[in-house]
Amino acid sequence: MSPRQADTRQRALDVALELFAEQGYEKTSLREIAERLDVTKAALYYHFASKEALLAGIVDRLVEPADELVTWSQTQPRTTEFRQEYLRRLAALLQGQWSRWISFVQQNQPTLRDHTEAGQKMQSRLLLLCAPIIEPDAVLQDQLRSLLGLLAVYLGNLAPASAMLRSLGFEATPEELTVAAMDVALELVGERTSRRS
Amino acid sequence: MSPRQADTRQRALDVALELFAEQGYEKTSLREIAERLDVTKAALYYHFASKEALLAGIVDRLVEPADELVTWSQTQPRTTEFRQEYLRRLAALLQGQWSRWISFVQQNQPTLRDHTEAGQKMQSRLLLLCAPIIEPDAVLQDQLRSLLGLLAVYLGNLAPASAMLRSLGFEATPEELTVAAMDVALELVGERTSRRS
DNA sequence: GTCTATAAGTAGATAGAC
DNA sequence: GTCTATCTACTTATAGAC
Repeated sequence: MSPRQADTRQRALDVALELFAEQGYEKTSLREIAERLDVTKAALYYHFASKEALLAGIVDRLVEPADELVTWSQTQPRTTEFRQEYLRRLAALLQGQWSRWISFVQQNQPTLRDHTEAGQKMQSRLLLLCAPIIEPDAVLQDQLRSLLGLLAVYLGNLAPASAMLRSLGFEATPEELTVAAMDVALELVGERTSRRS
Repeated sequence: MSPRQADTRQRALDVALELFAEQGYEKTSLREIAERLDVTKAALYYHFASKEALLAGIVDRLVEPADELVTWSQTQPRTTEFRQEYLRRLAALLQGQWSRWISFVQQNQPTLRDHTEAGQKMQSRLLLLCAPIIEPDAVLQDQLRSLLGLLAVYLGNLAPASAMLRSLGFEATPEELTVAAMDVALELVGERTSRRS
């Protein structure tokens, strides 16, 4: 492939991710993708054997950064400090490159469940991302608190989620929400004082 | 309509809800609905002007119980005790008739966003259901805690959610999860002791 | 109120020229 | 690697008989 022009396969993955995230897999036709690429449908079929192969290609690329975070987390001790650092890294990712990843997953949850190959790959990563902050030996309530802490980070750092929160009457800027959510999250994943002694 | 046989319109709404919740709006064809009803597509068009009208009919029925709960909540004082009772009622509904409602909404979120009429009706109800437990005068952190409490109830009382939790390594029965989730939820919507004095 | 028949359109996918 | 042209299999929706 020439250095000046990304090859069609890569561009197709970019365009398809954007369209799938925006309007969903089913509602996006190969014609539409081809038009944006300024090639024909048939040309697309040269690079991808099927529409499903396009989906699989996207999933493979999206799963990569998730695996990196999880790999890092496995080198760390499972302390409260680690869990808090983990949430901070997650927040940074959610604000950055992952906003697109989440849109894609949200928009295509039912679709992904059907295409078992791609769907299971995605789901396994979502579960792996939750696992590091859940203390296996903690009581069930504390495990749930940790998970809710993760959800708080999620709510505080994704544009659509914080838009929803504001329409619920949260009179705060997105930045204030992010700070407050991290505040609550860090508390939820922190050490427990003996609560029901 | 005869007393022995529910009229086709009602049966169609039942069948459509079931199929839409199970496999999604787009993936469900009018042919499929008609076949289950043992009538033809054309007969279906006698009762509903379009596929979209079928969707609108379903949404109207589903929104009803949500409005009842919200109406009740508006007669109540906004105390901690009220919020806790609200969560209990919500939990009861989630375990009962609403499991289907949630499936339908989850499965068709993107679809509902497109069909603005039906989608906005659904979304407004989801927001209204969150509103009663959010204290307008509380600090942002406490508002978030209340919202997370609601999410905890959600996680603890829906079959798919609790299945996910178990695959995350929560070694608990669905019943134990429900109890623990309510435990955490009640705490999150409860009064704050001055936490950072 | 339900039927048959069909219109009109779009989808994913393929064959074969260049 | 990309094209034109086409195939097959749907879809929603309508017209008009019974």
